[in-house]
Amino acid sequence: MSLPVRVRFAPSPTGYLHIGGARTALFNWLFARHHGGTFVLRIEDTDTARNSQAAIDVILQGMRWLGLDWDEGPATPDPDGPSRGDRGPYFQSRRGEWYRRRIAELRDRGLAYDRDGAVYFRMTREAVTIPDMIVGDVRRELTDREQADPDWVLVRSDGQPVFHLVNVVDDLEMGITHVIRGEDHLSNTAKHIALFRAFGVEPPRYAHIPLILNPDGSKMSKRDKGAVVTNYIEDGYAPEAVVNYLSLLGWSPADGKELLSVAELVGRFDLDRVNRSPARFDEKKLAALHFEHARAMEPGRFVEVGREYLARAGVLTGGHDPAYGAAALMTAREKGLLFRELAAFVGFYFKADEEMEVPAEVQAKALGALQRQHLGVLRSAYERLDASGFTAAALEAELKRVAGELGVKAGALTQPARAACTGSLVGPSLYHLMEVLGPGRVRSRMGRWAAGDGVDGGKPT
RNA sequence: GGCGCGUUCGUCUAUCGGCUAGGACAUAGCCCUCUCAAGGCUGAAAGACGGGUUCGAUUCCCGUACGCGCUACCA
Repeated sequence: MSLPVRVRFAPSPTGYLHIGGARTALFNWLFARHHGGTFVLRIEDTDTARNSQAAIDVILQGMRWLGLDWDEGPATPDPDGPSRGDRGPYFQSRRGEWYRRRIAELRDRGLAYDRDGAVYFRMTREAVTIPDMIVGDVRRELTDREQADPDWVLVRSDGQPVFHLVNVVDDLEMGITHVIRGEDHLSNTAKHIALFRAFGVEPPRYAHIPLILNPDGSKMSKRDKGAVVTNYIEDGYAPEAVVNYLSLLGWSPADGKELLSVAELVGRFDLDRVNRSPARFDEKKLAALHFEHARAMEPGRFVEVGREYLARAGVLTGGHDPAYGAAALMTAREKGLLFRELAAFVGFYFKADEEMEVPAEVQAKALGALQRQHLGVLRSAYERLDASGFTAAALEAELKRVAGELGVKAGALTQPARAACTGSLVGPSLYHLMEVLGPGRVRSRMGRWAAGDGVDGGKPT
């Protein structure tokens, strides 16, 4: 590993970024970052009919969301747009000249020939040994078909070069030193090695990583749950959690630590600890890692991301003091929710008091006649707290004092209070939520339901 | 069919011949508790099968079974 490391991720723009592809990209990226190498993104936009700029953008967005920045590659989805790096073009559709030149080279040297309008490669007739950094030396014997005719198509009769050719030429021209890719390419690697040799160069080092399977062991396709990166963005997973989870599929750190930041992953990741067996996708474990990462998020970022997802869900926070919004969001940080679930959990903070709705089943459980009387007593007690005393600790102490006076358990007061303040029976810590809401909102919301406190009469509207 | 890769708790994994087989998620019970979570404690749970090699195999070799991949003028 004396040469500077150059690795690449070469997705085909199919309209989505597959989770397996994301994991391949991640392993390449981690390897590059760990070794101080270069990570190249190149787009294999061969199928012009299917590859729109929108499809390319899905990949770029997914990569950016995961934090997998590329040192060389396109800056925009436009194949003719700007890019970084001097080994481009980074779109296959703009590399036709490379392939033409290489095909001519092979033909001149008698290693390729025409048959039925296509160009064929004169493949070696012997078994090929594939040295793999993960699987070890793999000796690939010829299959029965290859025994009959080992040659294979380089350029189709319509003039399009096939994957094996473009892949090898691209890696060669771009100076790729390590090819880290899915194990589904292992068998094909014999062809690639033969091609590199035909061009008179040593092939790069190969590392075939095990595939990601569905929970039932079948191969993941784009229709399978959890297969598409865009879904994780929409569901509101923390990207660092997705990265952490994917890193653990087929790899594990020597110290056994599982909850790892991106920086920790970069420090620990290497190919020698990648295992050889396929892994099944487990959404529960991903979710567990998300909760850990969300909890560990720096508050400012948690609030920023939270706001974004609230906005997506139509919860408007703009009319409120930013500090209020931040405090509101922070009461949900410990709750282990996906960002998408935040809107339902903290939406009540941002509703006007008059717009608060309490569903019938919540009323039935928490706002019966007796409970509303209790609520009235509690509300009166809270009236007596001055504004600076409206803290979670004081609200809790006062509620418990009132409960003692009434001879009921705390729960007899907390649930009516929660229902009146939030319209729900589940939510953030009641005392903290009331502190954030503040005396005005708490009094008003409780007032709509409180009975017998002599203040508002307590008749709901 | 041929070629290749794989096989440790339900799942992800640790183990580089000595293991009472460890951890995490999930799961069961208990504790804590204002709801939901979280947290704490405890528990159940694994080496596909059969042969070798070895004083000793989860670890090495062979076979079988099963799973997956490749076998295209798809990528």
